Amino acid sequence: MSLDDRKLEVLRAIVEDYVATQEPVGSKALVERHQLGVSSATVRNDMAVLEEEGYIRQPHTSAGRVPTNAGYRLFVDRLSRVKPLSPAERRAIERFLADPVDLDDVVHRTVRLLAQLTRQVAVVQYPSLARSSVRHLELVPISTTRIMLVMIADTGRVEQRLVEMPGPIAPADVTELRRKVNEKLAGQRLADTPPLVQALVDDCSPERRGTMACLATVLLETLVERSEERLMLAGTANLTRGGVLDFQGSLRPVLEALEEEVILLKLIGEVEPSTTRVRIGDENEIDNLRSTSVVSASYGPGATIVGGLGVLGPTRMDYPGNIATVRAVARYLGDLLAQN
Amino acid sequence: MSLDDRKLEVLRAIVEDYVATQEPVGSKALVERHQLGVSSATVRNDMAVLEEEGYIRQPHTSAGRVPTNAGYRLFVDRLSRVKPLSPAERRAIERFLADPVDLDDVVHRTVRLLAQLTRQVAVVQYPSLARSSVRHLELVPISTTRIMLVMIADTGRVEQRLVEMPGPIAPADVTELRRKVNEKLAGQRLADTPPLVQALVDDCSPERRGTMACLATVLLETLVERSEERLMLAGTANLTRGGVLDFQGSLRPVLEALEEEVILLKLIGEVEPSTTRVRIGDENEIDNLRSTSVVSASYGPGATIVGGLGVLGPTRMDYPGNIATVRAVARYLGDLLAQN
DNA sequence: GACTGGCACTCGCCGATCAGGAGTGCCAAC
DNA sequence: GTTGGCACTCCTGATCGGCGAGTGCCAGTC
Repeated sequence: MSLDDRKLEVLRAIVEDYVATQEPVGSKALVERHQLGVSSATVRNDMAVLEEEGYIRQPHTSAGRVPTNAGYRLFVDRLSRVKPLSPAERRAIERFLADPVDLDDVVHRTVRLLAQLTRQVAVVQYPSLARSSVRHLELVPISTTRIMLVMIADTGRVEQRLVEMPGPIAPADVTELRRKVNEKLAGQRLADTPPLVQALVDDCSPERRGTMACLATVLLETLVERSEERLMLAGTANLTRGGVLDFQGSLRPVLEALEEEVILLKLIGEVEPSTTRVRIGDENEIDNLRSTSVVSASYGPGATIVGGLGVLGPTRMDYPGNIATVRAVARYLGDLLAQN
Repeated sequence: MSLDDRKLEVLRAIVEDYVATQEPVGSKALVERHQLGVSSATVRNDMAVLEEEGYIRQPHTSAGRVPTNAGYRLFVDRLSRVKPLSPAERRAIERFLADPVDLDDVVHRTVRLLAQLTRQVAVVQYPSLARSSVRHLELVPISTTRIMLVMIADTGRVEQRLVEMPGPIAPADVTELRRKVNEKLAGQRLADTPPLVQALVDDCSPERRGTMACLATVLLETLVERSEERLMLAGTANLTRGGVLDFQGSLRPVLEALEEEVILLKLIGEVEPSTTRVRIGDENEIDNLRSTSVVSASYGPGATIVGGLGVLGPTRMDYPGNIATVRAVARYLGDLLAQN
């Protein structure tokens, strides 16, 4: 049996009311607060069908109805109208992201902004190295046998790494190495560098070969292999809103999951450009997060992607609002990065 | 009235039992589990005195006793024997801190180690810029009017900042600026740099004055004025151990406080070298943390201080254990930094 | 056929009540 | 100063009944 318009309207009303009040919603309350144009008895019949179809359920006999994950899903896919940001929110975003000092600052501000606007836990990934290009490589002699390698990416990320050389190395050699490395690698996407780095070693004069090989190893290791993703978290305190009712009684597993960067990266990764992805309840692959929902998006200058961001909260969350906010923040962040 | 040895022994037993069981401890249970050599009636008398003096209290009439903050304080100051680390713990520390890749890695590992060993929330501050010296300043041209300023400190911290120049700047000028800046500033403690930077500007040839002034502004701003401290947090999930009983019913305020870097810095700052500081309950100045205790220490190569670290948990915590762990980790971390 | 008012029924919630038990304070005796 | 004993307190957990929100169903109406 397919659901007619009114039943969908009832579902929407249930979701909205439940999200707002956090209490099971009954047929009587529904007709009072929404102009459905029918009596509570009719709504009850509709509810029975919706329950039959698995979109809502009763916590116990003779209690109101609560949306199921399937209900939220339907709501998000077909029922929620896009909620435009309020001017105040727009202003907040612009003010918050104005005049950042450096990349850390940008990410820091963004994540706090996101947490504040959505009142959920916010996650922002730093621009991914894998998706960055080399802007410049700097070699700074620290001692006669040690060089600090500093890589500056076009996304603003700066990575450094200490390189232990096999033997003493003259300042002139450092200059030469720097020139060569930059000549070859500057402007290249990090993902494309491995063969180029290898070529660098091969092209080297025998007496410099050892040093260069050493440098190359660290280069590859740092920039590509353990291409570490970084991210920032904010708003964990928001998990405690609404008592311990959400999250089936315990914050524990959620907090634990939030400590694992790998998990977080998975959560906010792999989203098509300019879209928003919503994972509801056990659509999350992580067991500890079966009681949460995640709204995530990708960001980057223009239509490219350099990283992801998102918010996490109870399945009982304001999806339209959060989706709008996440999308807007992602776009602002992309624009901001494009400016540099 | 002063407390005789047995009363102190009773207090210690109460603290130890309460920390272990998280339940008010009664006179009967005490004599059973500790060899006090007296009857429960005697212990009851002692308890009455201890309560009189404010070291323990009853949650309600006819319940066991619970230590007060004053009781914990006395316990920490006079009653707790130093608990040496187990070989397993030592090994864990050594394994955890072996072969770090860079400073981020060091801090990251340290904070997770601390959280894991103490089963509390751990905080580790990055080496403070204010206490670092300049090892090298690098100027990397990004475009004709933009330079990226990279500062490498002796503590391993690397800070970068984009400098917008008043006009186009030639590569030769960059080289010259770099030479001058390093000549003057390398090896200097950051705190001492402001007059030196000013001198740099004054010494400049008029045609380079503008550029140098611009650079100087950013230098001062980045390195000294908004000398930003960074830190890392781990183990927030540990707050949920022991139900919501600790923290007077709500994690909320605690989680909120943990989001404020300023607060965290205050918590773990200002500790004498080679000592450990313990703040119990409302000895903390932060209202949100009145229900928590903090064990903190400073670290640095040798006897110097470059940063702080610590753990935070319920007042009902294993003080001797946590003190030992914090101290040990601080020392290992200091040694590790000394090696570089 | 869809909607509505009415009504009996279910069942969680809340407060009251009560027994059990852990723990105390006090006192007399040693 | 210490101890055994005893009356007392009061928290905990279980039980119970009334209340009320909410439902499902049915007969009647448009």
